[in-house]
Amino acid sequence: MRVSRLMLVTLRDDPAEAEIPSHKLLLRAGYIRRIGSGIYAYLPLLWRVLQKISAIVREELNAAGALETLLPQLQPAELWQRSGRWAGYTDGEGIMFHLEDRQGRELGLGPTHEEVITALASDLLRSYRQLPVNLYQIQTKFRDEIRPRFGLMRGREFIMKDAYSFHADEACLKQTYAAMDQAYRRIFSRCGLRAVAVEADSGAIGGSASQEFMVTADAGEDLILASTDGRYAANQERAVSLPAEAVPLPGGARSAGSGEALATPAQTSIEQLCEAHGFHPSQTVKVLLLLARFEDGCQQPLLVSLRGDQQLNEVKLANAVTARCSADHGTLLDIAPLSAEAATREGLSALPLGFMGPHLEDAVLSGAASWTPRFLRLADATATALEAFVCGANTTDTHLVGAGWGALCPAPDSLDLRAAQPGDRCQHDPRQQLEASRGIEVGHIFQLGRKYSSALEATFTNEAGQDEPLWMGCYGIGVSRLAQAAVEQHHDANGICWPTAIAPYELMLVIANAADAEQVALAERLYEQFGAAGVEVLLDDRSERAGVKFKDADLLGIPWRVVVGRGAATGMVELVERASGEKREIPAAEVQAALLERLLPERSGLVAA
RNA sequence: CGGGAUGUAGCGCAGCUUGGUAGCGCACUUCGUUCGGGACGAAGGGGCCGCAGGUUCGAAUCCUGUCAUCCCGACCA
Repeated sequence: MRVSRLMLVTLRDDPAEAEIPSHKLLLRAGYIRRIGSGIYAYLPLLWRVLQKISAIVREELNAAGALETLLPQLQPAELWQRSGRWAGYTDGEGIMFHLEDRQGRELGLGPTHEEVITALASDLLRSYRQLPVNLYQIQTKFRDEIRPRFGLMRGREFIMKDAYSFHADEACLKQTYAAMDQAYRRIFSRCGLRAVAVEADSGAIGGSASQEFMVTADAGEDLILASTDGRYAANQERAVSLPAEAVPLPGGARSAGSGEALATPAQTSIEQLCEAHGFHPSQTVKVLLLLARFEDGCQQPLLVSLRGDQQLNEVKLANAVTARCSADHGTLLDIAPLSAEAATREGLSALPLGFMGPHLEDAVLSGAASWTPRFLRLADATATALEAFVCGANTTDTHLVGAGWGALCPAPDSLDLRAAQPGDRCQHDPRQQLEASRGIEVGHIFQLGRKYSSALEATFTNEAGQDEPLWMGCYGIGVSRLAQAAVEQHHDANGICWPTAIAPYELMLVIANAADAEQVALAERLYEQFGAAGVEVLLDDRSERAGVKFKDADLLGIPWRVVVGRGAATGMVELVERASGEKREIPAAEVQAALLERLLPERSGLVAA
C-alpha cells in the first residue's frame, strides 16, 4: 500500500478529548475517529490491527477445538425475561440498549450472548453424545455504559470475542476452562502483551470460578493485588488476605460485656474517636448502614459491622446480600449508603448516625414507609473475632468501651467483607505481602455452571436416560480494547511501537526525497520485491520532506523501516527497528534477507518480548 | 445519576472581565525557493462563535434554558 493512497491524516497536537497515551496516539496517528460518546470509527489502519488480532484469536481457539459462529445482535426480550436478566439489564442503571419493533415487541441490542446461545443449545444439544461443544464468535457488542471512557477502552459499541462451552458434567467444564486458560495465555503472548491472570469476581454474568486477564499498565482501570512470589494474584474486588493483628483492648476479654458508656461528643468518625481517647482503630467496630434495592421493589436496610481499621469491599457485600435475598426478591439492583435525609423521608425518627453499634434494634425501622422494617445484619470476620471492642452506643455523643459479642447482641455469621489492601499478608504464605499494580482487563473466563441452562431449561439426556441441565462456561476477549491496551503497553515519546504480530503493516519503506528519480526507482523496486516476498509493506511515496515522513513513521509505529535516501546512488539503504531505534546501513541487495531474518520469528509473536 | 470542567475553522487555542459584527499556530489550495528528523516566503479557501430564547441601537462577549463532550465515582471485554 502507498501512503499517498491511505487517507492518512496525522495530528501534530494531542486532541483535547483524550487523556491517556494510547487514546491520544490512536487519534493522532489516524487509527480511530470519535463519532459519538463511546462510539468510534475504526479507520483502515486500525481495522488491519483488529483483523490480525482476530486471526490470532481464531487460530488459537480453532486449535483448542472451538467452532466459530455468528449470533444475532438483535435479541428478543422474551429470551432475557426467561433468564431473569431483562429487568436488571434494562431498568435503572441497566446497560442494554433496547427498543420496540413495529408490532410493539421489545428487543435488546446484544451486550452479551448467554441467552441466545443457551436457547440454541437447548434446541440442538439433546444427548451427552454431542458434548462437549465450544462455540465462539467475533462481533460488535452494544453496552450503554454508565460512563464511556478512554477511547476504545470502554466503548458503548466494541468488538468482542465471546465463546460458550457446553458439557455433560462439571469435570468436563473444568477441562475446557483450563484449555481456554492456556489458549488465552497464548493469544495474549502472541499479540505481544504482558498479561497476568488474576482471580476475579464473576459479577453480573454469574457462575462460580472466574479468572481475568490483565494487561499491566498505569492507565488500567482495575487494581490488581499480587503476592511477591507470584503464586497469588487477584482483582482487588475479589482479593483475600490476612488482616493485621488487632491491638488488644486494655482490660481485654475479662471486661467484655455490654460495655461502659463513654462520652464522645461529635466524634462521629473512627479517626476522631481514636484520636480523642487513644484507641487503636483495630479496637473498634464500625457499623455501616446501607440500603439494598431489589428487582421486585424490596428495599432492605443493611447493618454491616467491620473492624474499625478495615474498609468495606462492596463487591463482596453485594455477593453476600445476593446469596441471602435474591431467591425471594430477584436480582439485586444496587446497594447505597443510607443517609439521614433518606431516613427522614421514610418517616423515621433520627438514627444515631456516627454512633451506631451492632446492637441497633430493628425497632428504629418501625413505621418505615417502603423499607423492610428489619435489618439484614452482616459482619466481617475481623469484627466478629474481637473479644472486647469499642463501638457506638446507639445514642448520640456516646460510645461503649469493652463491649463483647453475646452480651451486647448475638454475633452475625462471620463473612469476608473487607477489602484486601496492598501490604496485607497473604493467605497462602503469611510471609508474603500483597503488592498493587494496575491492569486493563482484556479477557475474562467463567465457569457458569448451570445457572443459565436451568433458567432457560436447556437440558440434555445423560447416559442414564435422564434429562439434566447443561454445564456451561463462557470466555470473553475485548478485541478492540486489546488493540488499545497494546498501544498503552508499547509506545514511546515519538509514537506507537506495535508488536509485529498485530502491526497494521510490517515494514514502512520511506523515500527520503520523492523528487530524486534514483531514490524513487530503487524504492519502487524494493517495494515490488518485499511485496513478492510476502512482507506487508507500506511505501511512503508522498512528496513530503524527509523529516515529516520520519515523524509520521515513528507515530504510526510500523515495527520495521527501510529508508531509501542519499545512499541510493551507491545502492545503500538504511534498516531501522522502530522500538529500539537500532539502525544499519546495508546494500539494497541484502536488505530483504536482513529484514526477513528478524521479521519471520516475530510474526508468530512467540519470541521473548 | 451525583460532583467538576469545556463548547469559537479539520486539530490545538486566543478573544469574553470592560458588548461595536472574529483572530493565531498547525492542516488545506496555488506559486517560488528548499529537500535526512514536523522548512521558508508570497497569495488564497474555509467559521449561522454548540443550539434556543432574552437584555440591548448592537451579543462570541451579559442573562436564562437546553444539548453535546471530557474528567472523578457505580458498570465491564
